[in-house]
Amino acid sequence: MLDKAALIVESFRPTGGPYRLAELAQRSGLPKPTVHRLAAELVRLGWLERTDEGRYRLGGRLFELGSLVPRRRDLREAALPFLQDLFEATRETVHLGVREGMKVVYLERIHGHDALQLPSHIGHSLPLSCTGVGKALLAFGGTELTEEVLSCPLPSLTAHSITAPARLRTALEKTQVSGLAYEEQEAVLGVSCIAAPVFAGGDAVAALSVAVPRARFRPAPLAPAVRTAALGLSRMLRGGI
Amino acid sequence: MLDKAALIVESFRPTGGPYRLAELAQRSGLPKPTVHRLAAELVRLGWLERTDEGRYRLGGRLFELGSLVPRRRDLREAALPFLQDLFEATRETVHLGVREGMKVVYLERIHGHDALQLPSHIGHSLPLSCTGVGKALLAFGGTELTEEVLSCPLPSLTAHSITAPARLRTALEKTQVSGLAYEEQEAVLGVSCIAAPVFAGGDAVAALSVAVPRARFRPAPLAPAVRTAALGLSRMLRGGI
DNA sequence: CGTCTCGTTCCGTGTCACGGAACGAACATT
DNA sequence: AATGTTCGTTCCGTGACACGGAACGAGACG
Repeated sequence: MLDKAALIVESFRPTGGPYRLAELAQRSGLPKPTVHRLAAELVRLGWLERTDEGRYRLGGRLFELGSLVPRRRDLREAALPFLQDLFEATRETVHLGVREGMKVVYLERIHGHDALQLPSHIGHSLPLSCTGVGKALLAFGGTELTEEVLSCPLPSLTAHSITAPARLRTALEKTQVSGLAYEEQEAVLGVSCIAAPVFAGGDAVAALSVAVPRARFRPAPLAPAVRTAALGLSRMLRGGI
Repeated sequence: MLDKAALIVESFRPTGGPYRLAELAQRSGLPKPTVHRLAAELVRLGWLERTDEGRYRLGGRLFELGSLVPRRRDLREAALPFLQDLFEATRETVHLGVREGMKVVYLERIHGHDALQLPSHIGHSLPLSCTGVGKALLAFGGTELTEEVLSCPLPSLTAHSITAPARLRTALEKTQVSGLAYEEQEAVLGVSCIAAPVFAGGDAVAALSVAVPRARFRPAPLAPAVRTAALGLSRMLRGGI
């Protein structure tokens, strides 16, 4: 029964709803009466909500619980000042992400009034190989991780996404030397990205990135900014001041 | 069974863990074998995680789902640029909060390197009457809400929290005139706060605030900044540019 | 060595989750 | 107006499985 409830809640990905009952039944693959009963329970618990028109969406209780998740909250809290610095220095959209399996999950995204239309929402996950943050995590995540990623077919989000293992391997080697990962229209058309890894004792635990419209993407001024922010956060996580 | 699972997950508030099995059993009020079985299920679903020492904490899946909650995500997304403006103008800790029943829930908090030690974490809830954001929501949340709050004993977080209904009523009236809510050491000692409501068609749907160490709290320059940000967000929510 | 408390496993009992079937309402089609 | 669809909801007999007291082995402590 927990599994069924989880199936229903998970079927709200990646939009969060709202969905109608029949829609939920189809997305979750459960019979309609079952969804009806469980959804009512979940609403009672505050994990789902009903809109005025009777549709279901994820509930506020879930937001509150999700905000408490220690591994996420602590890292975000520590990183926020550095993300602020990076944003103020670049005036562009900045990201904080961590690795979760073969994906990158975004913990924070900061932007100004000219927000880019990006797939990198907080809590969303994207393939490691298609994003700046992902490549930074991949380059400093150990060789066995690299080999595992390269052993599977590389997913692609746009026509520019890297799908040739050799090309990805070369890019990762460059990143390992420079400490910076680049991404050009591989996640979304028209947007380029530069990223740097965050260390906490040997392995990369997170990465920062700056996403910029391709038209005005100039790596030279961005590189020191993102590197500085990432190093500052690394030092903070190591317990420094 | 869903209720029991929810009881377990909710028993992680407000810290997020980690807790040992016996600790969880005590906090949730459930028998130890029941917690053991359900917690294992929840771990399998990714809603809980086990630390190296075998303790339980809230899991990453919960963070991802919580980030999708539409009512929270959309408002946060719309507000973020204005929060940025407010932070850059004041260089102090800024908040975005909404009302949830008789409490205020914080959706976002932005700060620099000199972060204040505040109880206003994202996803946390505090009494309406003890916070700047809460008072702003209360003053513009309709008379029936005000009366309902005033009809209960007013909670207090510090010795400065307002507990006299008459004092709160006066403060709310002043807020209704000025469009600004003040709070002085009512949530945490040594911190003052100024807040402004965000409107989206008549009623206040959210509020912004700036929290400042009492020693350097100067309302004069903060007031126009927080008012400007709140009005800008209101206009944006009304569909403006 | 005795005595805690811990996390974990077992298993008989009884409950309540399950979902096919049926229903009325709302809407679309003819 | 009549018919057909699809919706959300309710009912209820069946059987799977959630339940938790009891017991167990492992450490920690004195």
